[in-house]
Amino acid sequence: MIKYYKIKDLLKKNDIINFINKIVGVKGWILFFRNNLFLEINDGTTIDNLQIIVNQKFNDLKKKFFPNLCLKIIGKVKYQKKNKNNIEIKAKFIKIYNGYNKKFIIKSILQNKYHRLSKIREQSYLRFRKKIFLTIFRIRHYLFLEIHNYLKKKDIIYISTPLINNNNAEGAGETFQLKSNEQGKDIFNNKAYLTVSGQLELESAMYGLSNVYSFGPVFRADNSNTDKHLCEFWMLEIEILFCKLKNIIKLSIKFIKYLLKKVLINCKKELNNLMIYYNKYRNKNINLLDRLTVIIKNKFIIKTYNQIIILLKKYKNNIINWGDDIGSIHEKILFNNIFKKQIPIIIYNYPKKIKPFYMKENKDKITTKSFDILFPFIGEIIGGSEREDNYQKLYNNIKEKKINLKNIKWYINLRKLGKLYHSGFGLGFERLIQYITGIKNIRDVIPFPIYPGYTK
RNA sequence: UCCUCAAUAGCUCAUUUGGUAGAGCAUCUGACUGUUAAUCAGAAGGUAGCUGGUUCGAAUCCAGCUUGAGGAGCCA
Repeated sequence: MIKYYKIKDLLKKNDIINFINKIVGVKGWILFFRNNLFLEINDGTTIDNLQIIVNQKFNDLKKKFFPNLCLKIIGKVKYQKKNKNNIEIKAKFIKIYNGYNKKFIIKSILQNKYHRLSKIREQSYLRFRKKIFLTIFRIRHYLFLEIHNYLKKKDIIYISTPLINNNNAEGAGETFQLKSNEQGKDIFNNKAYLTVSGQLELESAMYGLSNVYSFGPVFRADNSNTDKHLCEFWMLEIEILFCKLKNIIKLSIKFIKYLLKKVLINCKKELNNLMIYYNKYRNKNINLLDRLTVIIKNKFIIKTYNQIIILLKKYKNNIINWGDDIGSIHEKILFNNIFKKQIPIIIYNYPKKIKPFYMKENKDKITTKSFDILFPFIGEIIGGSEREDNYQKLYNNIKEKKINLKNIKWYINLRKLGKLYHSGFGLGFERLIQYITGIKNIRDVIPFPIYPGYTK
């Protein structure tokens, strides 16, 4: 009985000895066929390829070989010092999986050629076979698991918050409104939207469970056509009871450093592969390992909004006014001209008028206990705050911002449980992946990107 | 959504002011048992994004549309 192996398992350095001279089976698709002898195959379980030796016995079959043809191969494992994986398989039996359309494959993005990422996006349903996406989605998967791991260690409880709700008033961009069915009939007896954030619901869970998080897709109907925005993206949100601004900032720094450290240690092969890609095809030297190390090893820059405004005005007087939001031009100046360091900048105590209603105000009554973490090259990755715990102040904010009270009455009612100070933040998952992988467009770090006009 | 730029073979790109469309790789045919995106010889491949206009003549100039890239705004 032939045992079939995943390529990942066959290439495990420590296990090679156990495989030598054994007959094994593998299933995968062709990447290269060279010198009428060497077949390189992959099965998606690793970014490394396995080399198969195909001798004259298969001369008729070889004529059919082309990249992306799927094969079943049975053969003898041989030790080969010259090969970078140190093993190869001498084929004894080869079966082609039929039903393929060669013309379709070689005219698609699966053709063995360099394609721009924007070109690949035109046929994004095929891109999971491209090595670069094999790499990106492995890192994404790894990061996803590590987020849950870290929060489990910290005893923070996972809460799934609803994807459909009736509050569009959170102040986080435009919402998608739902029709209950094709006829436009409404079974909710109220307007329903795709959620822009799970935070409000998460806070109600926090009042019972103390430390909670939610991690899932959120939806924004903004018509923003940039490389840093999606209509559907993943957000991690954390709410911690009895936690002041200072401590939520500390937690977010620790969290980020933990994640990047884990990726640096455990995704080295993937990161190296990405660097080779940039070097070979883009003529760019992006050192992803340094990028991560710099964040892990350095203290983040931390300044108040007021301090940042003074620094910006000192750099160029009319570039910003107190009360303005910090835009991408300002971010670039901060990183390149003012601090001259590519390490994250934390800005806290933003003015009340540019932040949402739920953020707790400072004693000066014009700023809030809020913070953002800006990453070099990417911009805002985390936004958070201490939450307003005073019922009356929350009520006033809602009136001031002209938000419909009816649908979020339940939210301010939570404050009737007592003035319990608490804080939280949201992390843009895709943006973090962008920083780690160096991928320029956010549409290339999510498996199925949804953005304005994507249905075309 | 606004501003700027671009769209030529399956892919990456040439085509110097308007005058019959070019290369490398991929493909096809052949050669090749130690290659690492193998190499060598030959062949085929195009209504220049779409629609209209100017002109004897448009890939090239003009207008509109579509798509993409860069930047801005909104934000994560």
